[in-house]
Amino acid sequence: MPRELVYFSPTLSPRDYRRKVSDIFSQELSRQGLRMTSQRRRILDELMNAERHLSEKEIYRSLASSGIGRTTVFRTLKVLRECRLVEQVSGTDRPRFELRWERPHHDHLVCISCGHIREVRWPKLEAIQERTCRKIGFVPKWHRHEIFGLCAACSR
Amino acid sequence: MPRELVYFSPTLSPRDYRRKVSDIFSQELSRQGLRMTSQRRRILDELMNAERHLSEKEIYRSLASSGIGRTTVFRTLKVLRECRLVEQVSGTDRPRFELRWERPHHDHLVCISCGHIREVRWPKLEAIQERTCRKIGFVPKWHRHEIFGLCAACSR
DNA sequence: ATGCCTGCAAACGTTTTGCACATAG
DNA sequence: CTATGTGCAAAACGTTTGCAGGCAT
Repeated sequence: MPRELVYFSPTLSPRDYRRKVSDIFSQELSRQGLRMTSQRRRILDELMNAERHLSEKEIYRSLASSGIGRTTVFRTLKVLRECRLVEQVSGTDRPRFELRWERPHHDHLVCISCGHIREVRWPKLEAIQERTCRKIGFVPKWHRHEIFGLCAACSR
Repeated sequence: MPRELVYFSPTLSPRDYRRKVSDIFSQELSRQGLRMTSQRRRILDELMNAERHLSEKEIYRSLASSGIGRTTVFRTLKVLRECRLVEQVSGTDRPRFELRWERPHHDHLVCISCGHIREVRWPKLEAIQERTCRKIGFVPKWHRHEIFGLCAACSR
């Protein structure tokens, strides 16, 4: 069973933040009898250094030159999802992968013109959701909330 | 450019409802210089008669016996999406297709155990979304809101 | 040393495309 | 009649799996 989702304090420095996420990955792996490898480390780094949410293809293209195979990217993303460190979200086109340990949960505004993804936090929405789910006996595990449209720049 | 999304009054009888959706499809097609065919009619019928949201595979399996090819199902679903009559949503496994003209917009509670999809209407959520989007200049076109978890039956 | 991990290639399932024929308008 | 639509087969992708060798522990 995966550990509980815990958020970092925003006071963590970028360096410490990366170290911490890396440590959690190692711990999760050994807890499951799995091993930390250079490939897994690199794929996680790639996700941590990215500005946007990456697709499998983008990760592969960045790392292929260092000899990492496509299969490994797929398999590592699967492991990261099982560790609840990464979440799969649906972009305009292909699935994309997002680190869950970065910031509190947020939803996405996806621009259908330029592809830009903006993150929004909606605590009020989350509260309403939780209440409704409780009322009808649905036990929510995670959710995906994406609004597609035109960003401010593209709508002019 | 696609027409605006309009909802039917719930007082429409099932028969009239079907006729109306069909008519809208024909109009949309001719507006774009495309043609209504028996295959397209059947695929739309299949979606209108379904209880659940169907996948491409399910539609194909139902209609293959009447000689409709897989390619045609894919192409018709694409046309239906472009006409804004059908929306593609992500099930637990494969993409599923949902008629947009059936009822007011709703969100989905997807059970990760039995796969059941329950629909919820959240006008309050929609209002909050709209307000936020307006504030930051984002023009929303459509959205996808799916909560994954355990339905009442499976959570016991 | 053992057992998990990796990369390759091959298998698989889904979606798209090229082409000749059919058909709606 | 003409341009669009259809079905087939093949191609093109995305993703998974089997296997021989590599490496973390």
